[in-house]
Amino acid sequence: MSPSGPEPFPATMPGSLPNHTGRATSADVARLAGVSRTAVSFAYNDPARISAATRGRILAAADELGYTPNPVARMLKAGRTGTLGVLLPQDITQVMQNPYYAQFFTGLGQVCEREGMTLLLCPPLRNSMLKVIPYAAVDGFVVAGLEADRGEVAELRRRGVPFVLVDSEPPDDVPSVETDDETGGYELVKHLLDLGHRRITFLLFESGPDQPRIGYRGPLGRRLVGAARALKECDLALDAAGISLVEATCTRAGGYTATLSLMTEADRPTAILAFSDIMAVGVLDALQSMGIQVPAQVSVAGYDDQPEAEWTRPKLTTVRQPTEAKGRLAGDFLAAAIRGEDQHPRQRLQGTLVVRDSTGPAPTS
Amino acid sequence: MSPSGPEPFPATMPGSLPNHTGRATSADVARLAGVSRTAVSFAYNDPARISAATRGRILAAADELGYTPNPVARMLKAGRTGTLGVLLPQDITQVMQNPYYAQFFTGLGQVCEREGMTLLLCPPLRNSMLKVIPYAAVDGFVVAGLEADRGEVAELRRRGVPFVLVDSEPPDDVPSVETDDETGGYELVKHLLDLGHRRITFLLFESGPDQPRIGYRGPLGRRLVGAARALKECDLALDAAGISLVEATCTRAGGYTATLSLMTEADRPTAILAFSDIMAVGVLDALQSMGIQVPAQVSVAGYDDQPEAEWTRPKLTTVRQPTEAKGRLAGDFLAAAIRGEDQHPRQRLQGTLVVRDSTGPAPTS
DNA sequence: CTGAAAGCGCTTACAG
DNA sequence: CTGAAAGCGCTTACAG
Repeated sequence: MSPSGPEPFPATMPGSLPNHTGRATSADVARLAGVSRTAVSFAYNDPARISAATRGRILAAADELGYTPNPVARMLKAGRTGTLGVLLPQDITQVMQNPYYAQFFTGLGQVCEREGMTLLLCPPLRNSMLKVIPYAAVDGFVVAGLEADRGEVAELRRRGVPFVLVDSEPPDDVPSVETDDETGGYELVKHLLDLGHRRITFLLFESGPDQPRIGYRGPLGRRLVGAARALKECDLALDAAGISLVEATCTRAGGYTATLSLMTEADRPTAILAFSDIMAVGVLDALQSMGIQVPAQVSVAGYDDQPEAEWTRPKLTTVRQPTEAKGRLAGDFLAAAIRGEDQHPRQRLQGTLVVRDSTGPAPTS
Repeated sequence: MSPSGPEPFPATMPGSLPNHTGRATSADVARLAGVSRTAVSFAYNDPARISAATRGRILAAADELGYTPNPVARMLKAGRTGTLGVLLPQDITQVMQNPYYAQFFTGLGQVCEREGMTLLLCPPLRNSMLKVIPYAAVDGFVVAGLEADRGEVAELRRRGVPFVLVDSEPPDDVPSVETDDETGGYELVKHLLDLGHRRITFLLFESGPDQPRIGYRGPLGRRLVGAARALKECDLALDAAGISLVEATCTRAGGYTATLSLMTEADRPTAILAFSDIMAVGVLDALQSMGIQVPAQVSVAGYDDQPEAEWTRPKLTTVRQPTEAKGRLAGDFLAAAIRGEDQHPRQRLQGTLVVRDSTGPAPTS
């Protein structure tokens, strides 16, 4: 029984659009060609089993009627869809603004290519990742950005198709791909501390729609654990004086706005660490517009090493994440699971600190 | 009859993965709960029609068996899929590298959100846009990057779902969204000519896989028509001395490599016009690595006005294209067509010349 | 309030 | 080489 009592399914398929009709079926073609539906099917799927003449008649009839085999009916019969699903934590609009996903999809795309499959983007339905799961016609899911499991794993199990968790806290029997975010967070903060910074603001990205914060979990949480470890080595902590946590949306604008208000406060930080490059770009913009020198007055760091990190001036110090490899691995694991290879592989990927020009010694005041 | 004789369908669904089985069906649930399949269906789709007690028994049974209604069977019954298809001219890998598509999908994503639909990315199957059309379980297609129609439109018609053409040369009875690429090409080249440039190289992006060039068509062709018009006003032409056309892949690397070989030739251009910003970024990289000043020695322009255009140093002169609006409009038109509103709307969007810092007066030699 | 039956459109043993 | 029949898993008039 589902936790909150079984949620009634919507009376119709999701999506507010009605259906269209009037298509020719294999029966129509069979009638016009004077053969059985079996023959029509053979004409498409197993031409060797009927005579060339019959096939010709059938295809001519099909052409006259504008017939194409219905793909959904084929899927039902075949028991497979030929499509990979990606379960997304945010709407497509937001996902597409984030270069992280472009890299991730690039990796997934390689698998689609190899397997000859299509890719179905599954954003939350009515604000819920849970609700889209039963409706997606896919052979399996790659689950991206599931921070805290709010029943999604149970729903995925019940759905009965294989799935791979990416950067979550996966149960033991589920294939998964993870990144060592804790070490990344540690190294980045240690780098700042080594440069003498003691007043640091962490810019955190908000997570999915129905995911109110209860503590910090997922990749962000693990980065903060690493950050705390580095701080502790200097007798600091996340709640120490001078250290602050600020939330913003994971966009350039989010980083921009946050920085503007941040830098007008009394106790300015000497370093800003944005946990996504795209936010860090906004931070740089804001500082430039305020006439604040980077890194002379304020150091800035990002996370992910997206292409943007090299285009900013100064170039961005960040942690390189193997995002594309993550997508490819997740796709590989999923393809293997769909194939019925029932191991549950796990892979843990490493990040690398990339020091560029946006971080420097803390200003001596 | 298809032009080259009807191509035999593959014997199985595309995709090399077999199917998985063993799921519980509504019949299993009905048996366990001691009711009919009708009742099971009602439990999910129309709870009011059965008693609370019956519903409870059914859902308990469903839970015990790990039952979820099969989405493909539902689709078949409903005659609709709740998903929008995007027909892509290139593999997902390449599409995701191109920021143009991120913007385009952002617009499409807004429509998906509003309609509660998922988005199916349909790259060419075995190198052919044609082949994927019959297999995609979608309520309609947005067709991106179809330059020359090689039967795709006929196949789409035959497929029987609505579709919207973006930046193609659409037949009269097909909904479409276009951009005024000719004017864009004209304005950009006129800008360069006004600055005194007479030796200009045009960097053209290659199109899809099975699309060998026969002349230039599509948006690129129209930009070149505009370019030719501007040239003509100065008594020049695309095949005049000093004017050259070079092809490259539509990536940063493509622009980089092309520029390297370009600038080692005897008759160097004083201006390079890349018909995609992402290529222009590569051009700037290459020139910087060769120690060539922009725009003092060579002017550079792009096309699209992707976010990157503002991040380069110098900032890129380009033509702003309303890419996101294009995606949104295409989605809107498709949604309307699926809904059965059987007009065939067309919209023509304008571009805008955006002059930044990468273009300047031609050097006086 | 509940169930037997038909049907969505296809494919595939099986029998001829 | 060809066809009648069963079945993929669901939903929905229709009848009780």
